[in-house]
Amino acid sequence: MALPHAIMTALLEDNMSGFELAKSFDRALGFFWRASHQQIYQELHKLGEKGYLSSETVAQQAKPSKIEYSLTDKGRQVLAEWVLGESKVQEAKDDLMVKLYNLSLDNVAHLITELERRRELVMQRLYLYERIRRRHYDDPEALPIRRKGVYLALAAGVSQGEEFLRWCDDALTMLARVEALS
Amino acid sequence: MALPHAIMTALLEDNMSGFELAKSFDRALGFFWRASHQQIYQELHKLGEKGYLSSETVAQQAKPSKIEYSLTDKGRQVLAEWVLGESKVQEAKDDLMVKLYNLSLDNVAHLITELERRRELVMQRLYLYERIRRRHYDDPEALPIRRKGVYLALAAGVSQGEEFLRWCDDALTMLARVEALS
DNA sequence: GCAAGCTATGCAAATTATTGCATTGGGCGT
DNA sequence: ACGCCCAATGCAATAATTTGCATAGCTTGC
Repeated sequence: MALPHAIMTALLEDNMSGFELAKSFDRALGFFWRASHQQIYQELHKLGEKGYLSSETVAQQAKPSKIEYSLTDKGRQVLAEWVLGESKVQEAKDDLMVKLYNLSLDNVAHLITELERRRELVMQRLYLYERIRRRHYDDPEALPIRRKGVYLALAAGVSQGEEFLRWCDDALTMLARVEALS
Repeated sequence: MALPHAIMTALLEDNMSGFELAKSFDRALGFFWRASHQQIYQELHKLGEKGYLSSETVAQQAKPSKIEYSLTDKGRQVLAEWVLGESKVQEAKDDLMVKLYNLSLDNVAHLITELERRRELVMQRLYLYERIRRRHYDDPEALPIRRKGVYLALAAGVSQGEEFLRWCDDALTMLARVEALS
């Protein structure tokens, strides 16, 4: 399980509260790791107890105060060691693909709709990432080393997304021909 | 959760035992849904109790006997209804990408090794899928309708895999240059 | 001054998935 | 005859994740 490490990674450069972490997991890092706010808050407590994070209550104007977490030296060390360990192969899970195995005249129309919806979602996310990449990672070779890693991860997300869109268009074309039969 | 539906989908055309299902989840369908044998056996019991599957003990020569499951009409109906429902967006999780966010001179070498290992894994799976596609799905337009869906899923897997390999090569090139600095 | 709505944090229960065994039957090698 | 490996099925405990609340501050509009 890499949730604690994903959280620590998110805190490498910016101190954040649980709420802010949850939002950032819906964005950049979330392309590779997804977590709900409940999971995050719970994990923050655990990481605090272990001494990997320190926390500080910060008052805000016009908002309730938040608890901002930052990586301790111990946390940094543990994270660095984790990186050197073995990665587990990722587990893919996708309803839509399973549903495609069930393609029939009864459900083509519905699957087309779902594919279009998914296409839209991926396109939005892709647009966001492309913007981040253009903005902050335009000249990858010039980046400091850690940022090069972030760039590569981002590039992976972008290229996977673009490939998905291409596939999606092909699939929609084929499904449209199937639908025409009914 | 789509595990029960993934299992039923796998049983659409072929009757299988839990052991065979577990293997098939390591292969074709497993590109989109992964499950351990424990999960599968347990789910098979549940699906049996609900009347979605029927089972039959089959004796084998040179092997212990197996319990072969087949979809009942009720199961088929439930599956068909499930397809018409909403799909949840997939959840991506990948250690390696999180690790890339931690890129440093201390871990480049290790990340290169891990990327190469991952590349190898993807390539093997890709090879398998390409072979299946060439063998059974060479002329997609000529396939019966359900098979067209399977073809599309397979095509998604193949194109994602190929894109990953391209990204991987770029990433390895970049990491090699980083490593040269140390 | 009250409802609606966003920020912010959290608990508890239920569901899903993983990890670590355990068992039975038979083949194969020595 | 013994140990080892593979096929096949399963249980139990733990870990991870989701679902469904609950609470509290502070703002804005009515």
